[in-house]
Amino acid sequence: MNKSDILEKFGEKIKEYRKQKGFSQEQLAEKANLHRTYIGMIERAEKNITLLNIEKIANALDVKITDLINQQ
Amino acid sequence: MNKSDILEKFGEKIKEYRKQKGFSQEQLAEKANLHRTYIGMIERAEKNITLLNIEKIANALDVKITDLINQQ
DNA sequence: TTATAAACTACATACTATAATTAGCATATT
DNA sequence: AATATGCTAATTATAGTATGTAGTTTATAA
Repeated sequence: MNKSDILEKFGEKIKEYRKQKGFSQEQLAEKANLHRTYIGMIERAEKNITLLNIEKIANALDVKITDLINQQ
Repeated sequence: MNKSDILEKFGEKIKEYRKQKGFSQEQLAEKANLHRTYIGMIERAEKNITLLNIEKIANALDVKITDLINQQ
């Protein structure tokens, strides 16, 4: 995976909201029912996340999916 | 893959915008640099699409990603 | 201050599940 | 007829899971 702009922005948003809520990667992973290291990979834009997992993370962070995707 | 709500809504949106622009699945596939049958699978919610392909399709349809994801 | 322990994160694998690509044929629509 | 879509199935690429280790940060004790 070579990092793309959209994945990097997405990762930054996850990290931003996660910190804002005071969660560790591990805590977020548990809430989203995903693995700890996977959350790290997403934040570092190392994985091309699928829509179902985007939904899981958005729910865990209690934000809308559209909040995680910045455009224009 | 058992179909989920979010994937079904996403597929419907793709189809809706595609028709609105007067594209066939094949034409959209070509614009997005994806395969014809894959577009069909997405519209039928048979695949859990990744963020990079969501971006490709949004660009091909000339809409924002957030236009393809309806929430509340 | 210094050191040291604890929690957190980065990163390197390796493995498993499944997304993505493709071809072929059937059915539908015009 | 021609064009478009549905659907099966098989293969390849990669997303997702997991373990272990090293480095970082943060709090607390000395």
